[in-house]
Amino acid sequence: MASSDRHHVYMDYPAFCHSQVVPWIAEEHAKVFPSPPSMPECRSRFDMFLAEDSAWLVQRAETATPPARDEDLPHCKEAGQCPVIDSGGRGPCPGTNGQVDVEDRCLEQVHTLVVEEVLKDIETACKLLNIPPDPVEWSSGHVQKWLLWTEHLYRLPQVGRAFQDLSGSNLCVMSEDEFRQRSSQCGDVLYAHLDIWKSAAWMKERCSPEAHCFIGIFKIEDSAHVAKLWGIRKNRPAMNYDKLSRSIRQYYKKGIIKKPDVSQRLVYQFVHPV
DNA sequence: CAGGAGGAATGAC
DNA sequence: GTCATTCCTCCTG
Repeated sequence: MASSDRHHVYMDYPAFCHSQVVPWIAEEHAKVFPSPPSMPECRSRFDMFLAEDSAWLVQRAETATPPARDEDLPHCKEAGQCPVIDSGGRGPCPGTNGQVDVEDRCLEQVHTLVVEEVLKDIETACKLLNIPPDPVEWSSGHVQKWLLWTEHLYRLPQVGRAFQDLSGSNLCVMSEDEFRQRSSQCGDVLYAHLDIWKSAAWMKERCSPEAHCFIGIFKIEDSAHVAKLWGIRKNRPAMNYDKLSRSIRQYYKKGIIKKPDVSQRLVYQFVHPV
């Protein structure tokens, strides 16, 4: 397989796998992951990890050059000890000492990876809508544009009036419950999508080219939840973990994802890009 | 029973 | 033609 082909993932991503290059790819991507699947190509890889509340765990098993906050990450001493980032803080991570602050930092790192997948989509949306990429900078008009765009893209009911007169900064401090109170139909979904935008903005600020050659072992903490999120992202309500895992396995022969040397349930590993 | 592996059909692009 | 999804069977722990 040609190396160029090898890093192109087509799992939709408009997400995980944007357009054709996915999961996850673009200029920003190139800044972070300069080599394929660097952003455009890399993007696909992380598309799957669109767990807006991080139902999975992701570990940076190794980095060519540690990122700025790498010292905050727990490292696996062996393949079977992946730090687990649980969604909603439902329990300590296996393989860690369970310290909450460490988990929180893990969560941040997961978000960083997750967001890579959608950076290009966000860029495209920003250009089309003429809005800033960082939701905090949005005016109430920008918020309405974003709502219309998201509703259209994901076929959600129109709820713009429920968020009338809210600026981006107002939106960003709202909890998921507050989103639900304003829209019982799709408040949770909008909250999840806004979270992705916020994470993308965060990432743009903090990511550096040193993230280059990263590979990662990740563990899916809540397979049903991850599948649900993936289904939301792909607009596939019938998505389940069986289907999601089949998609993941399609990447085996492409040399993009593999099972770690010490195989464990729900644990996968990105193949180190050549 | 849940997860892993992979074949085959299907539809979108 | 490629890719992701869907459905399926079989295997494993």
